[in-house]
Amino acid sequence: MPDDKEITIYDIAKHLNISATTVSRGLKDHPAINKNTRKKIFEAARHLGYRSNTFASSLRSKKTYTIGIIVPRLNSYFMSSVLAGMEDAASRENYNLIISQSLESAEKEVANAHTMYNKRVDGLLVSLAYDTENIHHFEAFFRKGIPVIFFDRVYSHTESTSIVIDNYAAAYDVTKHLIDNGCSRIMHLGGNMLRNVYSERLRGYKQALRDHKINFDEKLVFISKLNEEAGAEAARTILKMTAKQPDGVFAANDTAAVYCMMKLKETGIRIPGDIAFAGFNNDPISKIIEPNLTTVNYSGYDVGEAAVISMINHLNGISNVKTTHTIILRSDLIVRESSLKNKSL
Amino acid sequence: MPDDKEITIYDIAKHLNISATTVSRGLKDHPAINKNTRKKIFEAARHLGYRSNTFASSLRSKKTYTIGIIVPRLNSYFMSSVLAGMEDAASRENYNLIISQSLESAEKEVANAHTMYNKRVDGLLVSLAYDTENIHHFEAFFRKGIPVIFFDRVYSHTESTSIVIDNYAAAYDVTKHLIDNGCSRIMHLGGNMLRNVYSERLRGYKQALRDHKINFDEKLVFISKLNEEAGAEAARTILKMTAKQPDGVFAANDTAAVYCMMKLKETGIRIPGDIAFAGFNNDPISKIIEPNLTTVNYSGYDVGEAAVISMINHLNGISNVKTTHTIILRSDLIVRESSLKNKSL
DNA sequence: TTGTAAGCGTTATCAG
DNA sequence: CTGATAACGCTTACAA
Repeated sequence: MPDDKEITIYDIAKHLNISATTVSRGLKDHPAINKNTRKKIFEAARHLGYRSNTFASSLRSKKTYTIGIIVPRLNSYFMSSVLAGMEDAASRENYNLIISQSLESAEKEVANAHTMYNKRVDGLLVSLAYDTENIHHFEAFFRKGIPVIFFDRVYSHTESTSIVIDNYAAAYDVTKHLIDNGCSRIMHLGGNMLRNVYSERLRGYKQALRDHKINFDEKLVFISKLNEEAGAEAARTILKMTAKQPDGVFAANDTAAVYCMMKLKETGIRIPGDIAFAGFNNDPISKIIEPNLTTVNYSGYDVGEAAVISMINHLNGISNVKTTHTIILRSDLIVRESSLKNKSL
Repeated sequence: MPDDKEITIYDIAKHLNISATTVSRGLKDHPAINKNTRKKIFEAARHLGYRSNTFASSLRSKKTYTIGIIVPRLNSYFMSSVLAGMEDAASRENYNLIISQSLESAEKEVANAHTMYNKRVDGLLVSLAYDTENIHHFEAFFRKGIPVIFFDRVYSHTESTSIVIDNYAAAYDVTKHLIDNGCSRIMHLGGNMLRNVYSERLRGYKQALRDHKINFDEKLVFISKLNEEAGAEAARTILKMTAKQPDGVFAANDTAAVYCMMKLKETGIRIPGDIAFAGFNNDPISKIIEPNLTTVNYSGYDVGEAAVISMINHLNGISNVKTTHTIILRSDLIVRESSLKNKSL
């Protein structure tokens, strides 16, 4: 049978002939406690093998030191980097993470939000599902004053902070880069316009065209889920465009770009010679595909870290999610061969 | 100011003129409760906006419904699939996950184990860091009878179950496949022999050589961390072997294989013509590299799911981590162009 | 089938 | 700087 006596602050108190209150205070560096007793308390705690009971503590203090996370999917390179950053930042501050995935479904996201609410997270970090149309399911949090911070796939709202990159500017730069490299018919592989990341990228794309006197052509926008299959499908669409095929493709993520490239390469189309390519995310596959894919790099790790830090600051009253509207992180255009039509490199 | 009154079982009790005990029982489908009162209780609960307080519950019942997870890294495709599987299985059973990463450091792993212990997880799921040498840091769990299950990177131990694939057999098959395709000097890119996954893969490799009357050559084993840099380094090593270069490479993961291939291709070496390649994991990059990489597929999702299910079964007394020693999941050799020297396809 | 009452281990409040 | 005491909201003997 395993040993089973849990040591409590009362055991420590008895051991030292002081009160449990003092032990409680000593353990959490209360200012009004004698340095010496504090030291004794810690020694006794270590010696007796004490571990604090978070449940009793949460029950009483109403703080859980837990942050809820809702993401579309766990298994993408970007999102796992985000989580790595979150975990790092949270563990530094002794916060826990409860993680759930919406699997890109608004319905599941609603269920997850309820679960998080019932788990009494101190705050919630959300990146929205592909087809979420509103954020009613977070109302309960707003009403209770539980902070909600959106990251990457955000929703503009007066009660919450957003953590994003400047998708508009990044897309503008990508498109301009393609134009500078001799593209004049650029196709855009985009995602659901409900999501800021995709609508902003489309907007940046359009503006760059406009600024370079290129007419926007509806037919050159291909909206999809941006997965492997969608990339291949985009390629098939391009191949069917016998009349005036695009001479460049800007995809809103690397997966779609890469799978589109692979399909086109099979048919003998040369990249970037015939069609130049650029993606978004700097996924590991962008460095493997030949030619290597021009893309936009932004650190998932940094996004995750920023989200958690900003949440904890808010919880500590250092900042406020209502006043801080948006935090914009850096992103960089990474130029690789796939977009260099004029092989000047 | 946000609304702040939390509804408790007492509120429901008062509302219905019954006792809190009955409410508590009704809420959790206690057998000895009138169907009708049960229904009333649920209605009142919904109506009043009740949410149960897990802390009070855990405090009293000593169950946390939380499973701790320690993994080397969050941001690899394999591990994020594992987590996805775990999250799915856990949420089906209303369990929480607390996730932490050791960042491949034994030291951090020890710290994480302590944290998990203090968080009072009901059970612990672990995949070991690259250089962990012993598992003393889990002793506290064994002593308290808290189940520990290892997955993927496991440690054989009488007190715990392991969830793995048959790395030996898979490596044997890969090596045999390379031999069957005309390789006779096969290099192995391996990892730390402390880790079962790498030692078993080496063992399978050796046995396959032996069974085909090929002498094992120490010089053809390249041990590394199997990351991008290590792959490139392995390529440099191969290029230096002017005398008798290998005609095949079996890497213990896809990253090392792919980065090695890329470096070799730069120098004009043809794959699989000059050197055939095989990896391990079926990472997304294995489908992008040209030629596509032969590899071993095994589902991270399934591993994660199996680990959580087996943990929960144990916690429910359905199975026992001490008696179930090992659970072996399926893996498959995926043959792609990189290993097909005799282009018979 | 339902109720009473005693905790679970902590922290907040008030008092000294 | 320290202490007594009362919650926090739930579960569980025990009793009815």
